[in-house]
Amino acid sequence: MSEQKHLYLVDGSAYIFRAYHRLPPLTNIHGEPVGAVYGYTTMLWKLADDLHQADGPTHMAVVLDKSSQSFRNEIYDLYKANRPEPPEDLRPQFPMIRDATRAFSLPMIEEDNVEADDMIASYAKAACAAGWDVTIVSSDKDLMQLVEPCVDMFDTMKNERIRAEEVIGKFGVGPEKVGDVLALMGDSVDNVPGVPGVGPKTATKLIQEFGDLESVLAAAPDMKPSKMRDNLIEHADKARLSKVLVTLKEDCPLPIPIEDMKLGAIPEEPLAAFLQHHGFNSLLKRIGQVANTAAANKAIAGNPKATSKGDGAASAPVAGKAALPPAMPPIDVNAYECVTTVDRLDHWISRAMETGLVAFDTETDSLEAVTARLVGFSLAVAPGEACYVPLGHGGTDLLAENPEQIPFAEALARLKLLLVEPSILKIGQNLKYDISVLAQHGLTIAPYDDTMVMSFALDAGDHGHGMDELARLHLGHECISYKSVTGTGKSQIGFAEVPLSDATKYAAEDADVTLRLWHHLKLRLSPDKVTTVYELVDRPLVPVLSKMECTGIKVDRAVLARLSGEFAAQMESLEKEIHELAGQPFTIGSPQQLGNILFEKMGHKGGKKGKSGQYSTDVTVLEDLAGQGVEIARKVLDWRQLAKLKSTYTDSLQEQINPKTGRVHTSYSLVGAQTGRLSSTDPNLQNIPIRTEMGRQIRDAFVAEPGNVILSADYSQIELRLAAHFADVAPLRDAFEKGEDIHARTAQEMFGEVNRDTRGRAKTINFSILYGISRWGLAKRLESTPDEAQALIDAYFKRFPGISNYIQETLATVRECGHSTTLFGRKTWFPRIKSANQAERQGSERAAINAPIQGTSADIIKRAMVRMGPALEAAGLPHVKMLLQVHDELVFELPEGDVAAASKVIEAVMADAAEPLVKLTVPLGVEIGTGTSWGAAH
DNA sequence: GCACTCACG
DNA sequence: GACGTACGTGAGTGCC
Repeated sequence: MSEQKHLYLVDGSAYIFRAYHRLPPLTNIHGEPVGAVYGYTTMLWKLADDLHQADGPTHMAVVLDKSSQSFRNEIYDLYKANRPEPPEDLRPQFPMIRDATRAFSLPMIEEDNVEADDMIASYAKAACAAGWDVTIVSSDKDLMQLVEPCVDMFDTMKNERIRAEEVIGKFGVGPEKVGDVLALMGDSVDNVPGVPGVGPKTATKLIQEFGDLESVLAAAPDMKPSKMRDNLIEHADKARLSKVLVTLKEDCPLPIPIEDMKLGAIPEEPLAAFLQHHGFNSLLKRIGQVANTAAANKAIAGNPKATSKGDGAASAPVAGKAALPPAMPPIDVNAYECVTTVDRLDHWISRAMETGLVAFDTETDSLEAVTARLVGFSLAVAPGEACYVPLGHGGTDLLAENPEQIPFAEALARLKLLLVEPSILKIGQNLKYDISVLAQHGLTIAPYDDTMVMSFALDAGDHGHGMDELARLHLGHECISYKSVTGTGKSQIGFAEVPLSDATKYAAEDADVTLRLWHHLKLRLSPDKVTTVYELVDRPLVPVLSKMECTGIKVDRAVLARLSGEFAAQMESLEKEIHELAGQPFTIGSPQQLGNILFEKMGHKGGKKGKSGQYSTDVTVLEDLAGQGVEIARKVLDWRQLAKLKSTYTDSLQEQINPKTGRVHTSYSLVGAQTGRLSSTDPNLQNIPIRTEMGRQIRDAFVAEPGNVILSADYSQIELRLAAHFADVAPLRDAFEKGEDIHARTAQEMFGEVNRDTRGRAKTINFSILYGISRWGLAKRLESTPDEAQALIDAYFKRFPGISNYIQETLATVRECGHSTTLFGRKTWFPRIKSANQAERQGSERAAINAPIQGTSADIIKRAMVRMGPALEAAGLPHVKMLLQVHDELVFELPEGDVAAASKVIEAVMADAAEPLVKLTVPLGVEIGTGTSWGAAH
């Protein structure tokens, strides 16, 4: 029996607005407004209940607007500009709509840069093309354009089907003309201009008479003179723009294939937990009575675990009690206190003593923590209960008396008590910054939690971890933007100049939001099984990184200045030669101009590329030309290398030397790389040149203080070792065990002999594996053909079947769970792993193959970094300073006399970093070098 | 603000 | 049958 498939697309965003206005202002048992959520929940219930009914859904998904911005704003910046802010008691219901959707275990579509209507259009088209029926659950007039024989709409509130007939009833024209009518009449709510004076009636009449918008506009001059005629002529462009705005995008990439939207029995959990949380008791009672909930199915099957055994103390989590964050009052920025007396500050600190929790945030006048001046701090002791303590507003002299502020030293003394108080948990969003700022005043923080780091442990790969984004996502709250407080551009003021009333709203909101986020995130750590990676890897790294950043690394300006001069001289002479070869002067740094010179003026071969229609002039293209003996190509390559080195390194690095410390202080991000790696910015010290001799010289500028040396310790081939472990490849493990050259061993295994050529090819193949190999990619790198590359891949997998198994198993798990996992339990989410778009999907697959390996490597070196300080301290080496981390390398500065002892400790900590959490089947090799500079230490 | 290019592991 | 093809980053430049 082949069932006609029927996809229901629920227009969630539109529904909640309607439900909000139609339903009474209900609140749940926590006093939160939930009217719209309740309406939405009952609607989903009703829809899901129609499974297997005639014309009921076999597949279902909810489509939501992700943000208020879409590509339409790029076309017309006033689009939806008139939209009033949603009412205060509706806003917190937006994230609950997501909770409700998840509670029903329904797929949820939310895409950036397009509106829900566009996704609905694209899905409707795709399902229709596959021969399915589609029902759009909405009554939005814009969506009526989509109605066709295989697509109808369903208005749940009026319980009414909308087919072509109903569309004609409403618009007087068929669905295919609805866009033209809408374009003429405009839409004041969405700020679609339309033609002034033309409303629904006139628009319909015109389209009925002339057929479509362009015909109406074309016919306008011949109409009898009237205001309408003039308007049609004058505002023709507005009408055309309106047509573009109301036309739905039907070719959006589909993040979830329609087949995956199959509607089955709704699992009892998490639905029951959701209903219970809100106290939707009448619905809760119906679980189990409804044919389509899993509970009912279980009851029929007689599930032995359905009833609790009574004492459950040591048993698995109890169904129906899935943790949900506590109810919180709506955010009210007018309720925050500006603390200007010691008495009031003491009050807040004593409140923190009572609750044992305080969210904390510092305000400064700079993003650079090492030099930032402390301007104030905010505290939140409970949701909605927050304050701001200004310290440095309205003046730059820290010691100056300011009657409106608590004296700096006095406030800091009290803050110190709070921050070190062991019974109070301090919660921050990106606490590394606050720790670094406060370190200037000798303050430390313990114990602590960091909501940004928690979010990363939970949701890496799924979304960003900035506070504004998390607040939007988890709290449905739009934070006051920093820019709205300080202004932008030329007129931007420092936070110290912000009036106290504005500063209080902004700063206290940050603390309040951070506390609320903590309640959401903390609960998820354990059920989501990321406690280990959060508690033992990422969280303890926060103060370690802060210390490294504050320490910085000494950079010898003279070395950089000399290199800058040399590079400039070489560039100048190259530039002359290049212009001569080209026969004209041009900007070598402009790929556009260079492309035109090379491929049009000089007539070299090399095709266009990319959407921009520009010639590609990247290194592969130029190398290719150089190989053919094109002199200018080689010179451009040399010029480019010099330009890069000079601008990115020798010039700008000099500017980054902190005048107070004479050192460069990078900033590490714990959440910068989805795999769990760190990233480094301002400046990026993880990409200092090393591969070419010219670039390498830059490392000579990174030096030790007199009497000290630089020590560099790096893991040798750590990712390949981990691959050998993951895939359990005996010959590779054996080679690592014996300390052999791994690429040579691979060559031996694959080709039966080791020489320069086979070792080189084996090395390329080894790395390809880590990145998710493709025959074309390998062919390109080996300069061979895809067929030959495929033969090598086959040979590799045949010789090392474990690798092939690892790849298949990893992909199967990621497809099933949505995320990859490292040996330490770090997750990376791959929301596009099932994308219907092939390139997108395959990209996710390659990343997913790589993530456990790259991520485990990151976990291991992070563990080493966390243990390094205490280990050195315990060995009586307090003067050894850890300065940099470059993914598989740690850089230290230490007294010359400590080298031997420190090397031992560093080697041991790094080599044993996985223990005892993880037992590897390969040893971790560590190589150590020392010298007066980073360059010399390699 | 985006595309391109290129520095690193 | 065409398409585009290695994983993860950050920064400087030209150009719209």
